[in-house]
Amino acid sequence: MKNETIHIAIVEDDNEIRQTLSLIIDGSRGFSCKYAFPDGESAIASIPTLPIDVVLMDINLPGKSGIDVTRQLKRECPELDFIMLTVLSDDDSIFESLCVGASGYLLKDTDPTDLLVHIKEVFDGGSPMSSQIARRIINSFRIIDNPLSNRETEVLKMLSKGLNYKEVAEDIFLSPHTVKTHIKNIYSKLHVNSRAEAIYKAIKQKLI
Amino acid sequence: MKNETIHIAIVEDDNEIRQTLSLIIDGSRGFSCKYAFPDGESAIASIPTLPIDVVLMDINLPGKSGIDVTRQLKRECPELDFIMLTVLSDDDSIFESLCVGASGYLLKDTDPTDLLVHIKEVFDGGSPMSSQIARRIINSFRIIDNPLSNRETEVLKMLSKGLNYKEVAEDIFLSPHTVKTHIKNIYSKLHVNSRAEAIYKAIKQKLI
DNA sequence: TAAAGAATACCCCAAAAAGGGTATTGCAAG
DNA sequence: CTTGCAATACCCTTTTTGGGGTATTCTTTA
Repeated sequence: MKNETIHIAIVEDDNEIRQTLSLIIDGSRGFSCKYAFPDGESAIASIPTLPIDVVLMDINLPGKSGIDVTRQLKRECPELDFIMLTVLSDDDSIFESLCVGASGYLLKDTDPTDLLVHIKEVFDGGSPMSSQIARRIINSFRIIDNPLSNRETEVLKMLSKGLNYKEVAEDIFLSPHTVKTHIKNIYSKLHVNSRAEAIYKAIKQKLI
Repeated sequence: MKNETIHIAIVEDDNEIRQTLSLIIDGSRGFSCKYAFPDGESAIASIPTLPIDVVLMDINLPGKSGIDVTRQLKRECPELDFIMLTVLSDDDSIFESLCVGASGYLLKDTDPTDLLVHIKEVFDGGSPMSSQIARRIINSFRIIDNPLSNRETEVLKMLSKGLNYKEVAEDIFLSPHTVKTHIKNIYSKLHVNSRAEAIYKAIKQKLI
């Protein structure tokens, strides 16, 4: 738990929201908000040079979207935390935002106390999110179905590490012929006809 | 928001915790808990046949771990929701649990009211979790670094679909020689020396 | 403006993969 | 108790890959 003042920048096109947020944050003990941008372009130009910790980013910016801006800025400033601002809690783009590097999101009508709590959570290394969004995210981790036998999965994993027939065979004490047979069966089960495609499909389907 | 009674099963080896939880839940309006198991084996044998919605699963079971039990049961009953029980909020295995199909987790000392709230959240399609765990999960989505040029990425994606030199070359109107050069450069940048390994690494690093 | 990287193209050759077979053993589910 | 699948093993042939080079053109950036 860090105790320094948290320095915040806001990127939000709506003048009223931007100024209100800015005032609320800057007026709170332990929080400072000296920078606010009405569009992505100006944010991209300035933020990399500013001494800030957290950026509040509107998702629906005019022109370059908040997601694109975040992607770009996160590349330049990996240490910087981004919290997305949105009006809709089930907005599809929240999911995308998290993928491009945002650390959390807040609804624009979040009450000021919660707002500050969430900013602090992000600053302290957390990622506040609703349980609905959390579920959507963890669902993307799940395995769908596995047609491969244990041996086949084992072999495929080794192939993905770059081993060839002979090396796999040596590692699991089999004849290279057997390894080849397994691979042929893997191809047939996954409906592919090359190593490359087999590995691609297997990873996408979380088989390996 | 569903309004039916939520039917719950518990898998927990500690007799006292199991009975206490069971009593608390079963005694609450809208919640029913008629089944409790002291180990994974009995849970695996019975749960698929029971009319339940949510399973509370201890992570640290004797013998087969709660994670393994969850993996296996989730395969058989994909509709069933699993909530992991743990003593430590930053337990490494929480992350793993979510990957094998758990929908959330609870600390064993969670107070009864919160316990029921969290179960209901899961039942309603959410995944309550601390912002720390959430951060670890979303971090696994991020791109670390991309050494590949646009052309190289394009070629690698095509390789992952199973295309060979010639096919890639035809698709993007290049000489097969050029495609080969690109592939050689991809290998050198990713420090691999086969297609299989290149695709594996690229996917793991979210380059394709 | 020089240097670096991206994109393009070609050569040779040895090693590996892929596709086509066949066949035995053992176990598990019907 | 037999049918099916997993796991094991081998043969032959053609196609593809990967490693080693070299070279030109065009941006982009230091």
